[in-house]
Amino acid sequence: MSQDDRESAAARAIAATLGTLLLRANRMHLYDALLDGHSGVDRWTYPVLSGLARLGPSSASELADQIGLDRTVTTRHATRLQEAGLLTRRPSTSDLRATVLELTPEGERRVEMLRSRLHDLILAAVPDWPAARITAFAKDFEQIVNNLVDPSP
Amino acid sequence: MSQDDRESAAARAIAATLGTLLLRANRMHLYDALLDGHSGVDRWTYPVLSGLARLGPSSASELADQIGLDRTVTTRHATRLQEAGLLTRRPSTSDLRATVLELTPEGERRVEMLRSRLHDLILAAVPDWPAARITAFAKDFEQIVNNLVDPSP
DNA sequence: TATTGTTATACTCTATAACTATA
DNA sequence: TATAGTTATAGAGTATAACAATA
Repeated sequence: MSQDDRESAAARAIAATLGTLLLRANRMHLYDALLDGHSGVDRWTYPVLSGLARLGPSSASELADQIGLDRTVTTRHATRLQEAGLLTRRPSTSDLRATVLELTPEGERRVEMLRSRLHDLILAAVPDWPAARITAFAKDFEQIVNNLVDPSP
Repeated sequence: MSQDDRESAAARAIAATLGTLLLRANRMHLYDALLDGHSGVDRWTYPVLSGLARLGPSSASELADQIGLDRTVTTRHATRLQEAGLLTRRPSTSDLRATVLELTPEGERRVEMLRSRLHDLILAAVPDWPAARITAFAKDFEQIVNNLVDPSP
């Protein structure tokens, strides 16, 4: 088998695995495993909560750009998280049109719990890998995904 | 840094990348890049087309199980693919209740084109990797995804 | 004139319920 | 009695349009 053939076969295998991961049923399963029991957070509000944690206090428009959702959807999901006590709204001091979304202490705790659970799920999925293999995979995974979702530059 | 710390940091990195990949906007971008110009196939009918190619001629119920969608949804998407000339329905000879879904020659060609395009997208995302690195990643990716979407056994 | 937050509206996907036919 | 295919219905998310307020 030539080098090109090996590359090609591996690319096909990656394509198949990617297909598996993106399959709706499998995505749902993953979200369910992660979010089970966390009231107020579901597969739709989770990206808002998680994005806000990543971005820090910010406006709905900024957050919407960050997570790739429309402003109108973001503000509605934010309302649900607010009703669950996980974030607050306050007027911006620098721009009177804007509202600043910010996690509550309870929201921060929830994000930390979810991060921890996802972390554990991932470690459980690589039970017998040496640390070096996990590290190498993490690096390769990051590079390939970044190139896939944002080709060019 | 201890081995546990390195594992932990790598797991967090994997979690972050996974989050990026599953983010709706990025999934949509990927589907758009893959399906652009392929009339009759969109992000909803694609799993049906692709699943049928994987499974071979089969009933809507079998196909629904395979791709994790409800029968009623599967049959409706199949109708769209049928209207686009990519699959046919014929009565099963062994079970008079069942209808067999089967790709048309045009459907087979379409699947092959889409596979080829995804294959190219992936190779383009690992431009300077040696074949061994691609192969190793493919193997690790498959294992981790299988463990994530179907823990236990 | 453009942007922010929000609400109203329309569109689409998905699942549950229900119907018919067959096992 | 259970299962296959299908259609009707309802529930939910998303985006476009439109509103008032501010830049």
